[in-house]
Amino acid sequence: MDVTVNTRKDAGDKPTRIQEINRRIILEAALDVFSAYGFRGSTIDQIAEKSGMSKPNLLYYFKRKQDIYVAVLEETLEEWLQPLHDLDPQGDPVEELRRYITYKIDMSAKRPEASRLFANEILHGAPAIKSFLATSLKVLVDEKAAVIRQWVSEGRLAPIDPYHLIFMIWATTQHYADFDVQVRAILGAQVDRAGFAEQSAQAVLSLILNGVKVR
Amino acid sequence: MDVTVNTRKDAGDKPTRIQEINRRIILEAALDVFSAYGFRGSTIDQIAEKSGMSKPNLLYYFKRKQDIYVAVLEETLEEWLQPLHDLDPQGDPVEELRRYITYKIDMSAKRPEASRLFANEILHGAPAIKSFLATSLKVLVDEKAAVIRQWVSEGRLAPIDPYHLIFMIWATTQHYADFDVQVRAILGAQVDRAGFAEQSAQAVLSLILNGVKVR
DNA sequence: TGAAAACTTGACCAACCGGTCAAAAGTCAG
DNA sequence: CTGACTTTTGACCGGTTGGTCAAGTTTTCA
Repeated sequence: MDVTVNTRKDAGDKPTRIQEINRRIILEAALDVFSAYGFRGSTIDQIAEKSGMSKPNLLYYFKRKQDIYVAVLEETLEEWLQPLHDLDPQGDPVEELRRYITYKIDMSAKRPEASRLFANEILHGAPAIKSFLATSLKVLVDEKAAVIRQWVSEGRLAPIDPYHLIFMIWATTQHYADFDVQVRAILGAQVDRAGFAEQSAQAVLSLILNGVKVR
Repeated sequence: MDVTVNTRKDAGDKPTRIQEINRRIILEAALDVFSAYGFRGSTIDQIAEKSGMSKPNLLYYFKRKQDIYVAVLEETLEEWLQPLHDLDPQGDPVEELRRYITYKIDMSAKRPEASRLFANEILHGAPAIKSFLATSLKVLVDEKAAVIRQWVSEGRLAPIDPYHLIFMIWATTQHYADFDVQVRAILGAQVDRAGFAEQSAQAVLSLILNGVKVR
């Protein structure tokens, strides 16, 4: 009748040094794999191989495939929403939006896997983060929508529905990460030329900001 | 030594009446299933059940899962690109763009499965339609980009890179189909209220058209 | 009407994949 | 050094799934 021999795969005690290292390795590999193939399309073996780790060993750190997936999502979500958090009600409206859009495009260029991971999750009905979307995300967006609405009512932005504006910013900024192959198919090698990201950013910025400035 | 007993699962002869009917049934079911779960996430059984057909029978019409998938993609692609085809160099620039955007939003609202099917395919590297993207799609987009560039050079549109403009239109119009759950999580029940599609269309239209008008 | 061709299906198979297990190897505190 | 605890792994298992097959049923058309 073993009393406290349960291995620590769950919360509670603080992780050992090895646990910390290996969890990090696994989550990084998992982000690559899940973002490329989706949840169903990815196998534990793929993640294990990319981690340089045997499958049973990987399952020693995360009991189930689902657990790895959720952990990666949670890890990345906070980072992903940071720029919206930073939208400052006290700042100049157009300048704040410029900063937000620039930041988002930057992230899409630097971490396209993160963008694709979410895109895939949401595309398939967000089974793992639906509740998060309806609570934390909604609260954050409501808050920032109120800020934008305030700006509009003060006449500092052209009259536009704040929610649709946010959706449009998300759509346009993430497009270059999520639909990368399509962009490449059409634009070819120039996508890899230095300055392409800046050029895209400029196009998105000028169009949205022009559409949003009072005239 | 049977000489010509090969069953017609491939091209060549014209399909029988039953073949025509059943292929259609299968492709419709397959669009629903593939768009909801992706290629890897969908099973032949699911498609068979939705078709009201046994699995071996379904495989009598399409030898392999891949074949169904490719057939659905090809079927839907043409329809999906029609509105861009219709962009008329002779028309009024702003009016043409308005028509194009409206048409795209309409399609996204009426056939979100088609939008999601493509989104998923491209998100995962477009393994089945990469060559199409690099040939037919590129030709079409190049052609329409030239039209837009012409409009810009004539001073009838604000100076904007035509490719990025097209990408932005795609991104914004398809966002409401592809990320439906996210939009719902944030906006709640109002998504189902009559007139929501029109409201979204209005927001997208006003922002893009404002950003594109000469001032 | 009859038989060839087209269509349909239950039973089956092999590969794949998520997950288990027991035992070996490594780590670390006292 | 040693023994308890943590980490690692090869072998294995059962369920799922893409796809086959041979035999039966229906349709077509001369």
